Amino acid sequence: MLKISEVSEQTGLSVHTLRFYEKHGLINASNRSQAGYRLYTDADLRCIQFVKTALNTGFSLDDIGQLLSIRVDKQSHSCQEVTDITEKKLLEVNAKLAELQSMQQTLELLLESCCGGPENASHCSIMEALDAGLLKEDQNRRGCSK
Amino acid sequence: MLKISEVSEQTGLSVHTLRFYEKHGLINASNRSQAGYRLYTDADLRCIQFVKTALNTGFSLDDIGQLLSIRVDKQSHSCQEVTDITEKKLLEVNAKLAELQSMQQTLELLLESCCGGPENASHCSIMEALDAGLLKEDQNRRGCSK
DNA sequence: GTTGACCTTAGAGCCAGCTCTAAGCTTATA
DNA sequence: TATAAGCTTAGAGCTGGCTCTAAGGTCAAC
Repeated sequence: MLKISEVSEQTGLSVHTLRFYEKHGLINASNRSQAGYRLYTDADLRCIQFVKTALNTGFSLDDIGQLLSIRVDKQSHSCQEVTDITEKKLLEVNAKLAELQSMQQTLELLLESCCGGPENASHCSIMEALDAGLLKEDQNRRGCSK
Repeated sequence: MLKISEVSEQTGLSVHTLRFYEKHGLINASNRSQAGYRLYTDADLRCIQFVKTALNTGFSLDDIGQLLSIRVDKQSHSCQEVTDITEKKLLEVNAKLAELQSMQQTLELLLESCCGGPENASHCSIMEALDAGLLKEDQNRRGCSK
């Protein structure tokens, strides 16, 4: 049975975070000492690792709450429930990816268009593109082109 | 000269958001009516569009504050300052992209490994993978494989 | 002259996921 | 037995980008 600081060391989560997860119903110390100290079992540790893994995979604390409630009584839940949560998350991740890829492309175009040099920014292609709503096709033909 | 609600309509930003940006030093109404109402010029509108475009490109309000201070006095700033801000943002976007791509891959692998059917989750491959920290190479050979 | 839409300000609230503080009890070490 | 480290709780604070509220002034239409 481990105390909270020992669990913190083993998992890399701060004691604050462990208590925060507990407050939100994700994890629990199975036992308490006479003084009220949390005492974690191996099963508790595995639960905490599950939470860590799910977080790394992109699941929100809310999602993880659902996954954990399936985990404690797998018999009463179907694979479909699990894939539903996973698919929903994948859709979110894909949407965010598309947004970021568009930003990446725009930022790369901006950087390509500008000299990046010590000359003053009066004709900076990046500033011009942002002024024009990025719409200008000919942004490379003017300003501080490379 | 437009009132704030008219600017809101034209830009798609709420009046709350416009006042919020002003409070944070991003935009300004060049004039006020006798009653204290904000009155925006065309130049003000262009500035607001600049902010919108920069936001869409991924810049934070802080970044945009810097870009705007360059914008109002381009002579005193260099292209390099602009590309520095842009490159920093691109690095952030790339980091976030890498993280999301890893999540995407993991989520896709999880979905591939699970039947997603109505059977109970006792041997669900997704639950097993999350339990095992995703490390198991043989997750497809066991559980509720497709 | 009154209704109702619009404007003003300062400041609070929201989201997620922590992170920290205060006040007090327990435990280990000297 | 004293000190320090570690534990407990409830609850506040943080980030970023809004979003809303309260309390009150303004303006156009009927």
